[in-house]
Amino acid sequence: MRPERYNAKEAEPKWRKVWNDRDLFRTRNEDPRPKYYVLEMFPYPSGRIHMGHVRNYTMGDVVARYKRARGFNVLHPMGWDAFGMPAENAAMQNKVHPKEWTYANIATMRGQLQSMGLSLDWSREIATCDPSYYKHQQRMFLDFLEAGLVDRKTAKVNWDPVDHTVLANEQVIDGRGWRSGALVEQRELTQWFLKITDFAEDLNSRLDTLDRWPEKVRLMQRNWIGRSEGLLVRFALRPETAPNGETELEIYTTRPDTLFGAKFMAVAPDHPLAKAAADKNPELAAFIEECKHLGTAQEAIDKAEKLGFDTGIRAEHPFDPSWTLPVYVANFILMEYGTGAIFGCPAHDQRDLDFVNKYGLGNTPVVCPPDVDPESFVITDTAYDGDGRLIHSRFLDGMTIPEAKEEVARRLESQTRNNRPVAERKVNFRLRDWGISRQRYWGCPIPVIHCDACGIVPVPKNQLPVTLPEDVSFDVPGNPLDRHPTWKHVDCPQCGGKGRRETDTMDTFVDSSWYFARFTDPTLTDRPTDKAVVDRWLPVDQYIGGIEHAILHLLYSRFFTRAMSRTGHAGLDEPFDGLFTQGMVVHETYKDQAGAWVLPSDVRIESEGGTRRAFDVNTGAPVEIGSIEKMSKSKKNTVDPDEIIASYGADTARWFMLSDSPPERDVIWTEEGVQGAARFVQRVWRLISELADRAAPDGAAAEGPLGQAVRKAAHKALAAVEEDVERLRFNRCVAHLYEFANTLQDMLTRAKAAEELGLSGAFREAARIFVQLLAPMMPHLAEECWATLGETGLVAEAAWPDVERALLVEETITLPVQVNGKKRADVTIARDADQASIEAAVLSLDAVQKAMEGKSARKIIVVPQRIVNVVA
RNA sequence: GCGGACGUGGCGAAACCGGUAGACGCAAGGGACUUAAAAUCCCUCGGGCUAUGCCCGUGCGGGUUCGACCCCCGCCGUCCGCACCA
Repeated sequence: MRPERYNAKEAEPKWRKVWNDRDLFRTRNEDPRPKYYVLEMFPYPSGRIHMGHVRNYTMGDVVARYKRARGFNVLHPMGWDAFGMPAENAAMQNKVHPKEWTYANIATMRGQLQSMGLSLDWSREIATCDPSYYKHQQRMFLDFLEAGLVDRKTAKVNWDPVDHTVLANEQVIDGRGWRSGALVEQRELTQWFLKITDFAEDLNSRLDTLDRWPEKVRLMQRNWIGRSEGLLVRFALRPETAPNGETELEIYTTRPDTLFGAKFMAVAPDHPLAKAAADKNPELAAFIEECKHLGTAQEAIDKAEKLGFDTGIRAEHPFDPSWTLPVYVANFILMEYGTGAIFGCPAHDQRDLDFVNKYGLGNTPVVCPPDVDPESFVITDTAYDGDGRLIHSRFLDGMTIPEAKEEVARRLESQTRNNRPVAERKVNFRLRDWGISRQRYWGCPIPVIHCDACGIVPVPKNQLPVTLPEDVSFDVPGNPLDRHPTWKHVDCPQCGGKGRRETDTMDTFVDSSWYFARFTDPTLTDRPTDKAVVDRWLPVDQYIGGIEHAILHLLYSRFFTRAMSRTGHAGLDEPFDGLFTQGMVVHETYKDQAGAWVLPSDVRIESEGGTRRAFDVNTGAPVEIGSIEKMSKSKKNTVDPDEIIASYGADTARWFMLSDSPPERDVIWTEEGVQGAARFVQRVWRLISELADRAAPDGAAAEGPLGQAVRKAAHKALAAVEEDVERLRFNRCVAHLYEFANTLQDMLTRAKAAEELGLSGAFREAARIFVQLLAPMMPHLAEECWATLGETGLVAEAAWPDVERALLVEETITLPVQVNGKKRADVTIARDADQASIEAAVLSLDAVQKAMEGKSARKIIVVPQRIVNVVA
């Protein structure tokens, strides 16, 4: 006997076991069908999954199941981004080893993901903290080192003087360490870098080819890379003003055309020239010290204020040695960008203008906007950075900006000083090399050894992996690897003398920069990847994840793929063909009378006549309903996926995550919404049960107008869902299925009323299509329905139905009729009616005649299959 | 400051390439069934009016067009990203 209600609690585990027993989602590399690689960003094993995961992984699963039904060999793997600071924090707080903590979390979260019914190939599961994974990462690091893609140089880090540890940017709050509260210092440390800047040009230009990426993400990457074309210019210094006999100052400019508007030079506080001048000038030294201070602690206050200090050094204008420019140290010049030095043209750069107005250096406009009189054009407090022609610029006068840039470059390139050209053209990037050194335990060890005699020696590849020691403690601050009694002491592989292991570990972004490649053949033991296999599976056809990874993760992965290709581990540049960034899951917030946040599960909502009031379920006290915000533990506006799945089932959770909002936008989690989804589950069950009871066996004729209508509805829904899944518009898929269910129900009612049982063949076909459309979104329910309909096999294995296009074409169509642009009537007419017969039909309508008020039609516009507009 | 996105009923939204604005869901109201409730089913649901019809309505003000949520110009507001990038 079939139960009245669908019981998700029983059905869901049952079907998961069937899928599992049949090994349905295991992907074989040798499968000859066309490949489709769908990947969701793998999670950090923080402890439990959250609703954001549910949304992300549901979307990916819909695509995976759909593509599988369409005959693709689908790769849909899952793994764990398992290294990182939270494990060390947990170790400090709870005295639990990071490894133990991480693997326990993985076990919990794997179980949670499995309860969602995701069609994942779990045989390919990887965890980045496993030596079987990071071994290969170390190997690639060494390959990159050999290929010249690794650099070692100094970089500034945030140093916590109390905890004796390096802090990540997010651990610095208002200039203080998040744990110790101590004022953070800037320290220079020698660090490992991956030379991403070697690929800057390519990473930038190839963005244009990523046409299945959101424009927004491409723009963010373009801004991050920050390509600019400019000129390096060496300014001669007046010998009598140079502190240590320096002869020139090299600057970078993108506006060489404004050279005749120059009023000053400026260098960064940490520029060598600034340091040299400061040695002889205590006041300047104090100013530089102040700048460093301002940079961190008081940034908010002094953000806008441009400060400078005249070094007394004088530079000569490259086109006029008698024209000297004062050299300032300025707080808004960055040593990291360009050469750390500029010439200031205040009339055409707002920062420079603010600066000269403060120090009384004046300005001369050299670019005059079109339609403005050059004689009367003056700049006071708004710089002009628009188009125009050159003025007050000697031989440049009258030129356009590009012409002037070219002229200046041409002249200075051919001018020489000390046998070197005074200027050279330079493409500059904001992008800097990727510093991967982290002074932490829970990360991938950098496989090098420091030897006093030999310097830096790579660990021989046959000795990999360099594994993390397990006997470490976190009761004192600092890096446990550094203070481990034995781990770091090794013999130098080269000379056999005493050596020390590198105690820095890699940035966890390295781990996630190639996991998508490892998934293609994760059991390989002797090398990271099989190039042929990687090249067959990559690029990922559809990558889905959060917008928060728009820049770093995606850019690093694009770089890493190039580096892997250069070292023979892959043969392509772009790892992700299609990218989709999904929105967040947000929820109302609740506060009790004392102002403390209250969990949604502790809140009962009562609504009466449109007003909603909230109460604490335990105390009955009123609770204030606050704004809708991103789910976060701190605001307690979270909903636990486990609880939702336990009370409603995974399908309901999945369905709700797909409905309502477009996937790229935020979705509001509401109790009412989930209940709506749960109601639909039961409605589907009743509808399919009834259809199963009444539908004739397969192949029965679909006769009569109602039967035809049922078939049309089914194929219309099929075509619509197909189109929208392809474009990841899941909310519309949901709407189509609701609509289809409504139509089927309505037609069933009509069939029952007319006792038209002869059309049951059409209903059977429609029911089957309905279940297949449902299957990617609510896979368990669909399986149960499939079995109920008496279908053999699993819907998860069934081939996607073909749309019968002929059914989508109506013989007659109803067109809206407008008179002077306002809708006045409808006309039903043969689909292929010609212009003349449409016009005649339209003009014969009473409503049209009335609206025309006795005037004659001047023009009748017929948009085929769309609309008719009569212009009277 | 720079760059970008968005603005449609009580709410989430839909509307194809410029062609019937509000599909679908939620909430709400009314009714049926029930001793009652839940569940289910049926109806209403942008606003207004002199209601079988007409007028207004997609943030605001203009424009182009036979026709504008959609294109153009100018505002207002919200959100996001980057932030002294020479």
